[in-house]
Amino acid sequence: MVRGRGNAVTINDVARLAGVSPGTASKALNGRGQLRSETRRRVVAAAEQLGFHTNLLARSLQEGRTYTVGVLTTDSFGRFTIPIMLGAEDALAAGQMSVLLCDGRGDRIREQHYLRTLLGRRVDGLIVTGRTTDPRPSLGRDLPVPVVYALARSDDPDDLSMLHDDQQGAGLAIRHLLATGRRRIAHVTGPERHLAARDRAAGTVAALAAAGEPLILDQPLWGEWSERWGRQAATILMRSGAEFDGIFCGSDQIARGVADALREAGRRVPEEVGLVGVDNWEVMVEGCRPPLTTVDLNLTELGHAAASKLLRAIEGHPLEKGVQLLPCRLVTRHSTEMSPL
Amino acid sequence: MVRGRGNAVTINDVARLAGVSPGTASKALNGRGQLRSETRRRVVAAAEQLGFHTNLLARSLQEGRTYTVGVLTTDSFGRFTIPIMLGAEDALAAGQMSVLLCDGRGDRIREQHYLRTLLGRRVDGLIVTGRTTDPRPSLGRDLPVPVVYALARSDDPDDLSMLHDDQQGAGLAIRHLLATGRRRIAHVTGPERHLAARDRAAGTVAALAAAGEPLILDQPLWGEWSERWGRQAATILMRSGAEFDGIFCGSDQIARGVADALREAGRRVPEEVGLVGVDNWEVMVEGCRPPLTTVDLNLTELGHAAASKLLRAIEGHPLEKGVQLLPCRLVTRHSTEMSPL
DNA sequence: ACGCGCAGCGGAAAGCTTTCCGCAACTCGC
DNA sequence: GCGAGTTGCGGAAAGCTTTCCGCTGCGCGT
Repeated sequence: MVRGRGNAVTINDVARLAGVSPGTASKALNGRGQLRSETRRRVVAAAEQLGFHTNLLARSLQEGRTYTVGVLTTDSFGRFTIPIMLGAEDALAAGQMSVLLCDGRGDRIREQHYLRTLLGRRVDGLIVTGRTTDPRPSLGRDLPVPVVYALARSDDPDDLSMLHDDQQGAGLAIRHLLATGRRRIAHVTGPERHLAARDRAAGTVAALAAAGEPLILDQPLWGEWSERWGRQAATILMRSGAEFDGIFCGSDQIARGVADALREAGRRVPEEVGLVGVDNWEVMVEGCRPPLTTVDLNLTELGHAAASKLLRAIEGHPLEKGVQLLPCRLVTRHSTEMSPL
Repeated sequence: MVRGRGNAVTINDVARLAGVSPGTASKALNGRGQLRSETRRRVVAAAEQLGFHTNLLARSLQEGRTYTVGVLTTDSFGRFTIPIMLGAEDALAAGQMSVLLCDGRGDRIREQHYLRTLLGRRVDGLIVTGRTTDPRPSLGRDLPVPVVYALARSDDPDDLSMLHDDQQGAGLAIRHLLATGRRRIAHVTGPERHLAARDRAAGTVAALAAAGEPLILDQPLWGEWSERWGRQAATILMRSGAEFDGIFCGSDQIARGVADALREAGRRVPEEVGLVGVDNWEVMVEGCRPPLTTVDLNLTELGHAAASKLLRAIEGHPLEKGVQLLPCRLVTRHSTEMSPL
């Protein structure tokens, strides 16, 4: 049944073959209305024979909804966007929804353009996602469809923004280091201008204070999200003369750099120093020697949760407002095995 | 202008406000037909005032095309799919097309389901993408829209499959090692069951043969795509007693493992051994010490090219058939600086 | 002054599906 | 055997836009 564009088989063809009206065929194929089961079978058989597939455009036009959500990424999709998309796609596919993907590339103009086409396509809802937890301009209040920000924070408190909880994640890491016998813990992290770095630092400080333990060097070592900085920071730490037996790093990359520098300086992980990262980025935690204990941000779950909220909003339940934080999860590996001391 | 769903502004509202017929309004807004410029202005002003945005569903239904292409990923989108998507999105956005994304997750049933939905939505074309160059089942011949396989190879020679050229890439790597003075080159790569690994090995062998140089150990070291295997392979190589001054690795991960093992054994890169990887995976090549010379698969360009072909096919030009290979590109970094020997 | 042509716009159909309303026939109860 | 209710289906409108055709009125040529 080869058919080019423009001569696709319509429900009228099916109806004619089955000897019924288009309305009846529609009911038969969608299991609605009052029809003899024999009629139903005849229509279904005709549709089968002709290879009929409902034109979802026409249906959407009629129904007033498209079973489509737009996903607007601010920065090109990267390492953080992927798990979000995965989770969202999962939740949406379960609701028979499709994803229209647009990559804003950090350009507001482009983003506005995409927003218009998505609305023109009459998407049922929107997910806005990024790679940073720092606030971003809202898409606006007077949109005709619900919007959820996932791994992105709208600057309008009336929007719903869903984020992982960096402070809680840091708490997990610190308490785990303490539980494995570490008492002198340092914090090496990314640039202070990033909210994520500040939150993780705050969580670190709070958890240490709660346990009555000090933060080595009295402050986080701010730097960048790279292995090079991890190596550099470890060197700084060792040269400082400060004693330490645990390091919580703001990312797996940093932690891996720290691990390399420590090993090359003869400091054993986990025997002498316990090490925890953030991200659970497989290539980093597995490549690290020893394999890295880390804080998983649960981004897939975050994407899933965001999409689920959006689905409920599309069904008519109003959307909550404000920022919702989802908990992180600790994944233990060899870099923090119980200290023998 | 807040409006919920179901009461969106239509072109009829615009027409009424501008005092013209809907047909005229359509012409005015789309720059078609013969209209006084004053009429045009009035319509545009009315549209502006009401916040009108064309219902693209209705337009698509009328035009018979949707300005949408479906992207079907076989395995969840990951490291390889991202640049493909980026390039494709770029080419498509330039043609005012949107992307409907579906993640098949390696499940044929799910893939078939998505295929039906995409066709139901009347996409104008399809891009199928994966993460392996090994042949995969064709989507079928009798589809109503053109299909391009990008970073995926259909088992039907009548389909168009676009792939990077692994053999050519390997040739680049080998000739570069030779050009920097290496003469005793080994090849450490992934599992032999992967076509990509076999192709890279074949390219390696061919380039060495062309130069009249041997392959150290006489055969590739097959293993897996991991740093661990890279470290292991380097150890095997050193223990074999064979002399070598260059290693071409089947991936950046392997190369990084090799670099680590060599450094820890006191073998200097690039002074004593030149090292080349494949992928140009930033986190690997920059994390590697020294930074890694590598073969870039040009996946963004591949995605762009695939989408461009698809666009042309949608415009009516028939699609080529068979497998098209796009060249790789060498990116030189510190790991292969000219040998001083 | 008459006719031709064109600019400018309106009307209607088409694209495909769904839903609402209504009609015909049939069943059941008495 | 007749009225009421039900079952089963058809017809038509609606959803929104675009395109095709045709109509009106005006300008211009002769």
